Amino acid sequence: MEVKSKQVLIADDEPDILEIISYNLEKEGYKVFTAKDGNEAIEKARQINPDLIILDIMMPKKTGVEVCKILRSQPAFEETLIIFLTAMSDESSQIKGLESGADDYVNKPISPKVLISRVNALFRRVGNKENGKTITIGDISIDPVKFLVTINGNEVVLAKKEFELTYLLASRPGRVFLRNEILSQVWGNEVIVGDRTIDVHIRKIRQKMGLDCITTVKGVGYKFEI
Amino acid sequence: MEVKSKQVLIADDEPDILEIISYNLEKEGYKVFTAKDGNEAIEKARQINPDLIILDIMMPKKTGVEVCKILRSQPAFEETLIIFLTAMSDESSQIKGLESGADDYVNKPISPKVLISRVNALFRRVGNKENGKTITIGDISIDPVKFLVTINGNEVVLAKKEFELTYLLASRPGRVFLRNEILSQVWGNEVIVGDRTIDVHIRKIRQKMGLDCITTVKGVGYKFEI
DNA sequence: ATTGAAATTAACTTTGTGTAAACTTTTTAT
DNA sequence: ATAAAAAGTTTACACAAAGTTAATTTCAAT
Repeated sequence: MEVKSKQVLIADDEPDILEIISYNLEKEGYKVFTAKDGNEAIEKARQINPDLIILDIMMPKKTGVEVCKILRSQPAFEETLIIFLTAMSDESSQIKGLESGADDYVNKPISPKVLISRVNALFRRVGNKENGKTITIGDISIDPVKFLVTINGNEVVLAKKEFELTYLLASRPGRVFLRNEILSQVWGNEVIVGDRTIDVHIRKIRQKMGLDCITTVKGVGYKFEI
Repeated sequence: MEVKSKQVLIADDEPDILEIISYNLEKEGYKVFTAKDGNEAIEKARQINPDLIILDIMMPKKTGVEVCKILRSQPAFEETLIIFLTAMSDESSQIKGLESGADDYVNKPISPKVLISRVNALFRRVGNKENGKTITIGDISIDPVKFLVTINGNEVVLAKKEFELTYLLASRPGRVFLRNEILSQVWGNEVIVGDRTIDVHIRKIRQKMGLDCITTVKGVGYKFEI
């Protein structure tokens, strides 16, 4: 897991809408890209491989549904989140949208607040933590933007991997993360590291934090709890 | 493991809506339960521990948002899917809904087709995770995500095999599991262990739990009951 | 290039689960 | 009533899993 900000691609032919959405998502810390028709959407999606794609249904060149189908048929975009923007009343679009593999849709006219909530909810649901949100548990706070952990206001400086590991565990307090999960989330699927690598990092975190907020579940994994 | 149909609980004060949704979900193969107000929703949710709960926002006794918050605060319902039914225009409800921990919301008036698509999409998203559900029996709760058993809120820490065994037995309370079944489910088919191994684990569980919730059926096997 | 911090490995120690073995108690069948 | 079978109990120990430490490699910054 990189604690980098999530990348969002928005495709709509109305510049106003692009701007409103961009502004609001950027304010939330997302990295935003835009496209003004179906073809450009596909092109940019391939270039940047975003975490989320927001597609207007009615677009020149290719409709949102067509774009969705094309992307979904490629392995690289099987897991990518897709949200449609639809005209309020157009029920058949909604169904087509969901059946073509979208994850959600939002009705026009768009309310920025609703859209943001939806986007956050979607990331939460999928298990990718929503973007750069500070986690607070008891008197521990973990801020991925400042890359900083504070306990009772005292700053604890963690190295990158240490922070990412802490952030992952703390993202779902109490939940046990298997060693496999930790490896794939923090190190990535390709990377292969030795057996004791996780342990050494856990140790460093425990040392630096001073209090034992990471519990070992033998034979299973680790969990964060106060 | 058997492939049981997903259980859905619907809470709405309008009988017509309950009936329409029930009919359509049952046609899709879901097992449907209904509640006509907030309190009944909570009660039934605890009884049946459904996979998905559909909550009307405006209900007597307790609103959908209140129900959601109450359920979400309990370990057993942390992972349960929740969809809200909201009045089309009520934007603030939508936000409150998503922020109180819902996974999605659907606007009224309800289109059965749209709802079904949404429900299916939601299960599709979550389905591939395959993480077991929290089992709640009386005041015992067994959470495989946290790897934790709680009795009246008191945590009981079980070792891996102990937990797996407990979870298996509790997955069908009252049902007797043969020693063979237990061996193949918990230990796997290849592994061969001694005669007394199961007994020793059962003993440890009984000790740690403090109350005798595992009953021996001589010559047959073991069952979980309160 | 040089340095220092971070990440990883390797070697060793510690811990605790899981299992067997030996013995006791309870149940069932005759 | 007695024997046989099944399950309960207790103890001890092996071994795998995690902890620890130090040494080495990688990486970023200047």
